[in-house]
Amino acid sequence: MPANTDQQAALRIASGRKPFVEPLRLGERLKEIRLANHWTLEDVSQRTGLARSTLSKIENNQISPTFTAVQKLINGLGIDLPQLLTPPRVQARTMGRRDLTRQGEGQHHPTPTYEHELLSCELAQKRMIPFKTIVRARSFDEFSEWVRHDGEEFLMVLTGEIQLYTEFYEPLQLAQGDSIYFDSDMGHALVSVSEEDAVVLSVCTRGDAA
Amino acid sequence: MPANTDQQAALRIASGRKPFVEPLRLGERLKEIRLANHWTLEDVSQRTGLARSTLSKIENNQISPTFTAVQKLINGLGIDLPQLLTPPRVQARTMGRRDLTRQGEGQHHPTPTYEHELLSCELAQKRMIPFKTIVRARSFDEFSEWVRHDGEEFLMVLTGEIQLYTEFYEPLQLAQGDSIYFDSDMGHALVSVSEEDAVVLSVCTRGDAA
DNA sequence: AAATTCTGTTTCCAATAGTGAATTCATCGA
DNA sequence: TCGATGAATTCACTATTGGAAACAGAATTT
Repeated sequence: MPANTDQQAALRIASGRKPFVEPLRLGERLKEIRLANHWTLEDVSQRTGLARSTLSKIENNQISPTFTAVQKLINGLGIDLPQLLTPPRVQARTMGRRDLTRQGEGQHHPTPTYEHELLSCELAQKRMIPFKTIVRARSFDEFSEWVRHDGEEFLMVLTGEIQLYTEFYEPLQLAQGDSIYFDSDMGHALVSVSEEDAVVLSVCTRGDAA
Repeated sequence: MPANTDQQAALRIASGRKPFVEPLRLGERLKEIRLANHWTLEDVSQRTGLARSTLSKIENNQISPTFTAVQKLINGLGIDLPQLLTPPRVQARTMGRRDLTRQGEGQHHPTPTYEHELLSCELAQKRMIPFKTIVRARSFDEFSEWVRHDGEEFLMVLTGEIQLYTEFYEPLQLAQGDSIYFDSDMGHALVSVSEEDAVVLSVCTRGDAA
């Protein structure tokens, strides 16, 4: 057995991949998706720009679509490629977890500048971290350094008005209902500028392995 | 058009996907991988069973490989498809991006049951998709099927009161300020139960390559 | 029931992907 | 400078895909 075959096998095993070419279930999968959405071949044709006939042939594994065709498919149907390759059903990630947090019932973490209330903290393995924050700080000086953490953050002002200081931009005034999305490894800090303490809702991405 | 198709479309738009077929950077990517492993076209040919000439043309974007060809490729090279599609390593971290959305200034996507307002849609590559939704539906019957999409979702009621139907649980009543986190591939649907249409803020994880 | 419409399949042909051989390109070494 | 040698590209040809139109079956309408 040639050396590179060994390596090939090693790589395959390492990547947890099946040793031979799959029978290309792509057709079945496409049909499944199509039917699940109550689409006709004509509908899909409209969306993707591929001819009805072509789609029929793909579904019946009579042709192997060109990669551009596959692209049109995933674009037009608004699905992701992994989704298209996912073995028909069965995959069943669907654990159907959920975690309810009633108003004010989160986990409170007071600090001099902020008062955080962690939401949905029953759930351990989640990809986002939502929390409500009462912004106590009234001046940027109250922060000894930038707040900074890996990932991205989304934030909406629920009540009051705040000033958002960021490392690379001019301060930004945000009123109730305004929202912002930013890379949270860029230094940032919030300050209330309204009469009362402002309240904001934040959601951070979890700093998992990229 | 079924309700869940709308949301699917909304998510597609939100995820910053370009509306047309990309110029297929697959060639560059393949070459990159090949060179990184010090493989010659002949080597890759051995491993994949594709002709040298074919590989050359793929690398130079002169042809769009058949899907079977792509399969041979990922099998022979022991790589994953997402890996092959990943844009050639550009995403340097800490870019300090940000995207402000003023109250009501998001991208509106009305549907019979929901009226979505996509927030922060200037930013293309982000890991979360935030949007505000006015819940029009008054009865569960208005949904032709479950709304369902990969990933996880966090949701907080901003105004009004809603009932959250989920595939595996009893319906749940959520008042202003209440929030919930759940696996969004579990079927779900929202219904207003207050006088006015309820408004909720949602954040979905991006269904990226698993 | 006949006609019409809608959906999926099949047929045929033009366009294009895949292949082996020939050609060009690049790097050595004498 | 001039072959060698190995690698990538191009060429000529075959096989396959993709699309328009014809076809067949089912569902609706008249």
